[in-house]
Formats: sequence, C-alpha cells, structure tokens
Amino acid sequence: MAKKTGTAKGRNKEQSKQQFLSTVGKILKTKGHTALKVNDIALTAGLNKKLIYRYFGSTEQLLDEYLHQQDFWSNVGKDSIPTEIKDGGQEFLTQMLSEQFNYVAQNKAFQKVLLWSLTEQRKSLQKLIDDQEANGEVLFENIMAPHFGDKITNCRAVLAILVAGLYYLNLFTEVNGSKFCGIDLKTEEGRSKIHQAISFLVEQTYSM
Amino acid sequence: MAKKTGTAKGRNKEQSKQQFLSTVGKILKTKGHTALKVNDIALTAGLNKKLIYRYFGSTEQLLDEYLHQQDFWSNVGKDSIPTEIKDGGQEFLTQMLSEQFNYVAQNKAFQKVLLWSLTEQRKSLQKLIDDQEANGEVLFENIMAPHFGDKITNCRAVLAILVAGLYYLNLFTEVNGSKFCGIDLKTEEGRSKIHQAISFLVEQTYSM
DNA sequence: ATTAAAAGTCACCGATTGGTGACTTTTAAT
DNA sequence: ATTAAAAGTCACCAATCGGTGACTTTTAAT
Repeated sequence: MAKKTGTAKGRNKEQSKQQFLSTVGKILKTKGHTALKVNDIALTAGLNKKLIYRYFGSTEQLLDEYLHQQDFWSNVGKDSIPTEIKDGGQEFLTQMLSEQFNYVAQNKAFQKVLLWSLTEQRKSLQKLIDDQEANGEVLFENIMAPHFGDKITNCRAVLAILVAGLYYLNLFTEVNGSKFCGIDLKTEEGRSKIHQAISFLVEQTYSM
Repeated sequence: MAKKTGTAKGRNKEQSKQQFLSTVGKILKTKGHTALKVNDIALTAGLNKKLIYRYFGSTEQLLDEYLHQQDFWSNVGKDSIPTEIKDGGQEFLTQMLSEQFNYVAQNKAFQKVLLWSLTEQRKSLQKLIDDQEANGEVLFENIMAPHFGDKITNCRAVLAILVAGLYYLNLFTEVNGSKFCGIDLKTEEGRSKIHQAISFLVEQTYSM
C-alpha cells in the first residue's frame, strides 16, 4: 500500500520515468536512434534497466512514449495561422518555410527523428508523419486552395519539393557538411542564400 | 607457390572477393547499412568470415572497397553533356533532374548510400559526395554560369533545394510511403506531378 | 509495529557481436 | 613426389546485446 507523498529523494517512479524519457532525447541527439539500446539508456539515465521494463513494458514502448511526448510540429507550423490573409498566403508560406528551415537546423532531436523515419518503419513515427500531413492539409484547404483553385495540385508538388529539400539540406549539413551545390550550409551566408531561394520560389509559384 | 590457373571450383580468391562485394550490395539494398555486420555478410555470401579479414583487412575496408567500386554518379549526371546548348541549359537541366528523380527511385542501393551518408561520417562516403560536388561544378561553370552571370549564386541555392528535395522524396517514399504534402509518391500520377513541378521550377528559375 | 506494495539492485541467461589462432585442403612451381 | 604458399574451415575468445528471476529497501496505510 504505497501512495506518493512528494518526498522524492530518488525513489520516485514519475521522476525516474521522466529521467528515462529525457535520456532517450539526449542519446537521440548525440548518437542517433541506432544507439538507443536498453543498456545504454539505463546507464546514461543512472538507473537500472529493469525499471524500463517495469515502467514502460519494453524499450520499444519507452521510445514510443518519447515520440508521443514530443510535439515536434507544434513549433513548426500551425501555431500561428493568421486570421486575415491578403496575398493568398504567399508571405505566410514564405515565412513558414524559412522558419521551418531554421527550426530543423537548431533542433537536433528532430533531425534524428526525421532520419529515423527515413530508416525504419514504426507506428509512432508513422503517427508523427500523419500528424504533419493532417497539419499541412489545414493550410492547403484554408489558405492555398482558395487562391490556387484547380492549380492546387501543382502547388502541392512544388511545396513537397521545397519542404523535402529543406529537410534534406539540414540533415546533410549535420553529418557531411561542407558544400551542397557549391553552397556552404554551415555559414550564415550560405543559409541566407537558401532563404532567398525559398522566397524566390514561393513568389514564382504564386505567379503561376 | 600458388598461381592461378583459372580452374575455379569455389576456391578462387578473386571470385570470393567479388562474392563478398556483391553480398554487401545485396544486404545494403535489403536491410540497409546498419545490417552490414561481418557475420551476416559472411553467412549471406556463403563464405567464411575469416576471409574478409584476409582479403580486405577489415569489414570497414570491405565496405570502403564496395563504395569505391560502385560508380553511382556515372548514371546520374555527367554521362551526356550536350555539345551545343541554346537555352542556357534549361531543357538539359530539367531532363537531368527528372532523370535523377527516377534513377534514385529505382536504385535502392543508391538510396541506402544516400541515407548512410546522412547518418554517419566515413571517408569513402565523403569521397562520393565530393565527386558529386565536383561533377556538379562542371555543369555550373560550363552551362549555367554563362547564362546566369552574377545571378549564379541564386541559381545554386535553387538547385540545391531541388536536388535535395528529390532525394528526400525518394527516401521518404521507400519507408513511410503514403503521402507527402498530399501527393502519393508511390503512384505514377503522384510522381508525374513532381516531374511537372521540376519543369515548372526550372522554367521559372531561367526567367529570373 | 505490522504489512504489503512499489522502488530499486544484482546476478545471471542465451544470443549475437567482432576478431583470431590453429587447423586442413588445394594449388602449382620445383 | 616434395613443398610452400594460398584458400578455406573450425573452434574459441571477450564484449555486448535484450531480457528476467530473485533479492533488498523504502514507503505509507493499517
């Protein structure tokens, strides 16, 4: 018969669970998803690995709970859909893509999750992707569809290439940095060129 | 004192080496680079793993030799640079990007190598990337620079996003398929939309 | 104080990892 | 036929992997 009194000097289930979850994030950021072994997680967390099975059932469920806990898309998209849109969403879209480019660049955990989702099939990863799709659909229907009309499909394809391109460039930069198409993405100058290209490409798409 | 007589009934060094190398490709295609363990390679090749150390020195050197042996870029770019270019390379560039999109889609080994190069740092992978970069530079200097003049940097940034985007879309399709920005990349219709977007974006860039 | 559940520890299991020494078999020059 | 190098096999090693049973310690209600 044990209840919690709040006196947590290390022997606290909820605190230990959070310790495991944050350790998953730490390892993910530093070593990638392939290093998420139960022994490493427990060692890094400073807790016994048996607790992982007791609290989460398995390592897989721990990872699932980590992915579910993280709300990667809250910072990247839907947070601020403007109430009034004059230019058919051109400025909004430009800013959204630029912010997304920067967000991915500075969020290493998200980078690793992106890479993870390109590497292996997993329910929790699929859920993240589905959320992103649903999130984007709101933008398409509310902002772009009214402006593009029957050209909306072309617009989708262009945006797919842009979003995917910005993802890849950030992933590429992190590992084999140097240059991509002659542009050094590790410099502010190089990244600035990408921002200009985003602005240009969105502008051209809206003049379709 | 052993020379080769060409009588190879399994006991042939060169044949065994090629067997190992092709096995690396096979595992890479089916399970990805994380599954390239020495035990698996030897088992799949039907040879003893000791031979890997004897012939290549280590598993890493075997992988390096595989990457060096494969010439992924020969089919994707430089093969046919037209002698005469009238439109500043617009048509050539459009076709090159479209072909690259299709090439990556059907070459699983290349997909895995791309993913590999986003995952871990390795000399042989870096060399592949450098080759690609040098390869692209020829196109920039010979075809696009004369046409774009001082706007060549913007052109680089646009092309970086396009190439990166096409890479990512193919990698994404392979694992978590379904849809990206509402486009189903597993259908011919979806891929056709991407080809149209490539054509459109290159066209717009040349009207810069 | 008793007690039962939860928190946490420890040692062990079988399977797999990378790697090597000692061995046998084949090859081909002498 | 002899012989030595190369081709190939087998058994073993230490380290690590995921996972579990048995244990001790703490907690808090009774």
